Amino acid sequence: MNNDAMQPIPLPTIRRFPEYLRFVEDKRLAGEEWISTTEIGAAIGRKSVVVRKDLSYSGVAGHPRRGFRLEELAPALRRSLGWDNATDAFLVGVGSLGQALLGYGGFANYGMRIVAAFDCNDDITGGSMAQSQIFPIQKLPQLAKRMNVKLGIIAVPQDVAQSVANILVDAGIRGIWNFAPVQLDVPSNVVVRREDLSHGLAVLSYQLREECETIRPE
Amino acid sequence: MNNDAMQPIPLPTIRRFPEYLRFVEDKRLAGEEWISTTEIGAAIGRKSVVVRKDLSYSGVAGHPRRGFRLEELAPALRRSLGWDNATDAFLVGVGSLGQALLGYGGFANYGMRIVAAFDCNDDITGGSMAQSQIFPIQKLPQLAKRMNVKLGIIAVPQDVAQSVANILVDAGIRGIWNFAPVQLDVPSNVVVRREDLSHGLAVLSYQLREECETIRPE
DNA sequence: TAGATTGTTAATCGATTAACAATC
DNA sequence: TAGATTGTTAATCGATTAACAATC
Repeated sequence: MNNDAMQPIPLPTIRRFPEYLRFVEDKRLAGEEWISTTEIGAAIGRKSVVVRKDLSYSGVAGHPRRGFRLEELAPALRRSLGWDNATDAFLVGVGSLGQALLGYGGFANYGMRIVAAFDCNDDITGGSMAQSQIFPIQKLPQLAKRMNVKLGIIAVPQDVAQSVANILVDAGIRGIWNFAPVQLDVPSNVVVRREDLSHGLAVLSYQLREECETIRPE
Repeated sequence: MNNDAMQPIPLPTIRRFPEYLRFVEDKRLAGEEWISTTEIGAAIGRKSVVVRKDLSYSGVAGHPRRGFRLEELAPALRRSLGWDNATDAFLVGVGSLGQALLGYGGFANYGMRIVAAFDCNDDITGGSMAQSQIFPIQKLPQLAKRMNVKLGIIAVPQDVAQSVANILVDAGIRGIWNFAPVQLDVPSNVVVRREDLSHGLAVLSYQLREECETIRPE
């Protein structure tokens, strides 16, 4: 019944889960009780059969003719994502990107909470921003141990990203969300996820040009 | 020889192109002349055969025993991406995310230039930020036509994203880079690319939990 | 030459899609 | 019941990987 360590969920499915969750939560707040995969698909732009296949991994069963019970589906999606208990995270680098991440209030919905920020610039350490204190990077190891933090966010310039990663790993961090455009070198038991805007922009640029060219006849 | 409208390039390949380009540019600046796919793969964490297959789409031929000529490869990658001529773009929404995007200097490398920003908040319109003037959103249509801008970036809250998209489309914008977590409804000839941090965080959370669980024996 | 490298073809893998049976 | 919906199995599609020939 429960899917801990049962079958692994394909990553494309995992990527779609947050969209389902967002829609499902909206509907629940709107007071609905049931939702069909047809409706979910229409809302987020996917075929209903994809939604149905994906939801089967959540462990929740649907009801023919009615769909899925929202009260069941929302927590199941959250659990599958590991978002049922918010994970504490450290942010390293309080430049413009770091500030945007600190200012973004939505991470609570994504099972994450930034509990402290770090920087090497003395002008901003000691202060706080969006309810997070900013510490000098030297304090990271002791605070990571004391607060038992396992997730680190790297929002520093490219050239110091690897050294920040080393500090995080030494401090016992198990997962890194990396916003620097560098391939980090870490032990195999540390999970790294790299966020790279150039990927999305590449696809957009390519499709944009393609679109223009298919228009021109010849 | 040249690959305009020749065979379409697979999107996974397009997504990897910026990484190749970054590395290739570094090597070129370092004064190197040749680069092998083995070396590129090692640097960015891919198998050399993937790199080789991908580079074949760029239209550049390698040389057995030496690899690829950097002077040829860099411009070819740029061209394939449509990054050979910088595209002018409008940014809509100058909140914390919008400010981070304006402040980020790296888009020039990605073939894009933010030429103006728009917001509906009177307190910031009229001013400027990171060399971009901030205009009231009402000015967007006339400026889009005058400056012939075809790319729009949406960095506004969820609930106004669709209405901003409508404004952009009416103003003749052909591509939208959407940072709001909403499925935009636009005509089929407008290309939309949605950037959604929750996807990456979902994968990270899932892998992080999986990692912890595979450790535990039983 | 020997061997590192490119480039291509065939095999594999995994996700999406199509088709359809099961359910209330 | 009829029909909307779930859920599953088989077919398709496309990308990755493996194997190997070609080149200098």
